Amino acid sequence: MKKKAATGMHGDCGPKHLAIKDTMELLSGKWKIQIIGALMRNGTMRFMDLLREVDGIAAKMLSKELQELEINELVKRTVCDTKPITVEYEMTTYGRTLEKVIAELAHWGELHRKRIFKKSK
Amino acid sequence: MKKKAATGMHGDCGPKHLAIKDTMELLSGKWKIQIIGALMRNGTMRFMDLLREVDGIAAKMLSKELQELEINELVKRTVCDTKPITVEYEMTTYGRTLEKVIAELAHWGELHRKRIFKKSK
DNA sequence: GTAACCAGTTTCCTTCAGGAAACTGGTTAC
DNA sequence: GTAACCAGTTTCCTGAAGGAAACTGGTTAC
Repeated sequence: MKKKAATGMHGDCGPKHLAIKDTMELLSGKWKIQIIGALMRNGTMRFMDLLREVDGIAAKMLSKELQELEINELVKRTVCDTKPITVEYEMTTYGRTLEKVIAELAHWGELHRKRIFKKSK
Repeated sequence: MKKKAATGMHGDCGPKHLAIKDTMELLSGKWKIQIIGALMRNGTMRFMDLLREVDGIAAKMLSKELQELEINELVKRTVCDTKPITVEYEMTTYGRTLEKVIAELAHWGELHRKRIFKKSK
C-alpha cells in the first residue's frame, strides 16, 4: 500500500501526466515561448518583425517554430496581398488561452529569481 | 510605434521572458516533471520506488535529474541509516510552490487533449 | 540593371539529451 | 561464499535540436 501524502492535489491523477507532457512538448524548445510572448505583447507581427524582436533566432528556426505553432492552431498565419507580399502572424483565440499558463510560469520564475538573488549576496 | 494588443498581460514585460525561461529550463527535459509529479503524489519515495514508478526511466537519468532538482532545492534528499542504506526523496516546501504551475500545465493540457479528440472524430 | 526588402528554404555542421548495459561497493539472508 | 537488494556511476552510442551561411524567387525603388 502506497503512502498518500497531503499534497493538496485533487483526486484523479490518471492521464494528467499525459496532459502535462502534451503542454510541455508544445511549449518546449528554445524559442516557442519567446515567439508566443512576442506575439502576445505586440499583437500582429510580420516574419521580419519577429526575426528582429526574438533575440538571436535564425530564420530557419523561426520558420520551423511558426509552422509548428500554426499546425497546433496557436498561431494564425495570414498572407497579405501587398507589394512586396508580407505575412502576418498573430495568436489565435485558442492560443490566447495559454496566457494563464505562461503567466504562472512567469510568476514562479520571478519568485525563483528573487530567491536565487538573495542567496547570491 | 509598436502596436500594443489587449492581451490582458499586466505592464512591465521587462525580464519576464527570463523568468519564463528559467522556469522552463528547470522543468524541461523528459523526466523532471514526471519525477516531481510522482513525489507530489506519493510524498516520500526512495530511489528504487522512483525507478519503478517513473515509467521507462533509466537509473542514470533518474540520478542525474534528482541531482539537478536537489541543487535547485526543489527536492530534498535524505540518507537513512538503515541496512541496507536507503535514500529518501521528497519535495521541499519550496518545491511545492510549483504546484500551481504544474496544475496550470495539466489543466491546459486537458483542454488541449479534448480539442484534439474532438477534431479526430 | 542592380541594390534592397520580403519570406522563407537548404545545406552542412556541432552539441547535447537521453538510452542500454555493465560495473561499483556496501549489506543482509541463507 | 554466493545470491539478492540498495543506490548509484561509468562507458559508449545515437538521434534530435539548433546554429551559420548561402541560396531562392518575387517586388520595388533608383
